Amino acid sequence: MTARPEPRFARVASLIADPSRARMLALLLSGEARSAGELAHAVSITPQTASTHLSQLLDAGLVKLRAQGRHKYFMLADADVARLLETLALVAERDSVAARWETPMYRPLKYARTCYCHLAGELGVKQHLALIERGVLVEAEDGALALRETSREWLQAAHFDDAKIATLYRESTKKRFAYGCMDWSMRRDHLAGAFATTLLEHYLDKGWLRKTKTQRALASTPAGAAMFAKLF
Amino acid sequence: MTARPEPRFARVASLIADPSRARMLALLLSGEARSAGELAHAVSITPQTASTHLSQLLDAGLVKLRAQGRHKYFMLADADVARLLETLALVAERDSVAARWETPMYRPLKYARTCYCHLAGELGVKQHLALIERGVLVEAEDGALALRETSREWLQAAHFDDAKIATLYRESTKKRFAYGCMDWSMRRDHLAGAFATTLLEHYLDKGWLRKTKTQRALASTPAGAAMFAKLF
DNA sequence: GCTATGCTTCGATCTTCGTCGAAACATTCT
DNA sequence: AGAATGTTTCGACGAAGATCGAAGCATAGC
Repeated sequence: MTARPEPRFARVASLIADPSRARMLALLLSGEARSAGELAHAVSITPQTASTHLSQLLDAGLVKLRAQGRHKYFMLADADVARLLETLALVAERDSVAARWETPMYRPLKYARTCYCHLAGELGVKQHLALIERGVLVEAEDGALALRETSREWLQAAHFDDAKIATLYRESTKKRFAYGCMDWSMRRDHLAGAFATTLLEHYLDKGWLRKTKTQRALASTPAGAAMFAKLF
Repeated sequence: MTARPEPRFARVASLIADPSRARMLALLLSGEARSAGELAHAVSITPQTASTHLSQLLDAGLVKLRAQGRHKYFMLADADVARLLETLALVAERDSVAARWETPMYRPLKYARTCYCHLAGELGVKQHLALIERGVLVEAEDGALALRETSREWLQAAHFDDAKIATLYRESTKKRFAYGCMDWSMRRDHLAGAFATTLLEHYLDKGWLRKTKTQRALASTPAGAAMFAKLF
């Protein structure tokens, strides 16, 4: 009778539905690449089982693969997948969000964490807001965010050297250079895209942020705190 | 050892993963309320089965319920759930998106459709862009979109009467009055929120848009086409 | 009250799929 | 070449859960 589009998203959901796969995907949300064995160990399953899971995720395009010798490194396929996982978490956690984020265990995660390869949490949202408010990034007609000529000042204030700045301007014409990504702890956008990735790497490089023992949490150093107060 | 947060989103994903539940959710994406029996029939399962499914969705907060006599009407819990489903679809369909949307069957869906209770598709994206570009909506400091005093002109041009306009301004202080929602066919934001819902109802009222036989597709009438050309 | 209709609970069945042991395959190192 | 390590394939087992028939509740209308 009526052509009812069999929802293809059920397949994707079923891939995320399995606890082992979900845990692997959650690990990969940090943006780092992990080998099959690492992932298996991290979620407490045998390598065989992990292998089947990973090949399924690969087939569905949720993860991508970089083979290196006898190792296979997996990462999330792209930022859309990361966005999907964060959106899923937003819905899954919303009842308990307010309470949960204030517990000591989650506090650092709320302040700053990695989402895919960029900065999320309070600091990530603040960054997103500040860059738009100060006109460092402007929304182009296609919804993406772009650098302006005057953005150079901010980049210099953030201690980027001239070579790096030139590179950024060159990359800024590419698709998905910078755009908003929903933050599930803040329910607001934070900054995503290649530019966001570069910024995060830069902050880590300069020692303004450091990774913590907790999977995805980031802490700002004293120098970083001072810097961020100026920049955001 | 390390406190690894068992990903709660796996539970949500598993709820969407079942084909029957997924089809029901897809139906509810139109924003309309459907009774349990209707849903059962629409996805070709018995009422008993549908009942168990719906109670699970209810428990998880994916749908909400309005009981009316011996009928129970279900709808998506809120716009976050709609956003989740659209994000899921974005990832699920992305390989075939470009091709798929151009097939005759999907063409009307791409032009305009309902997403939860608001307008999506090309027309929805155009509306979002136009309202921001013309300054009818401005982004507040918390990321939400708000009306301005000068927005009254646009509302009048859209044939809203003074009483309705007053109501809109009163509502505009509420949370989630207007904000962006990712559109999976356009990969851009369209307008969501209470304001977007009102606009869509208004367009249908005025006969500028009409529902089609296809589930969620909307078609614009000649009068509507002329109107939208002016407004967007 | 009784009957019809819509929804839910219970029990049983059947399918799907995650899991691991065993063995194979691939790559690197000596 | 041979050993060690990382990953994959195969087969079997077992648990989870989707489904439906039958019976039970609840509401609306007579």
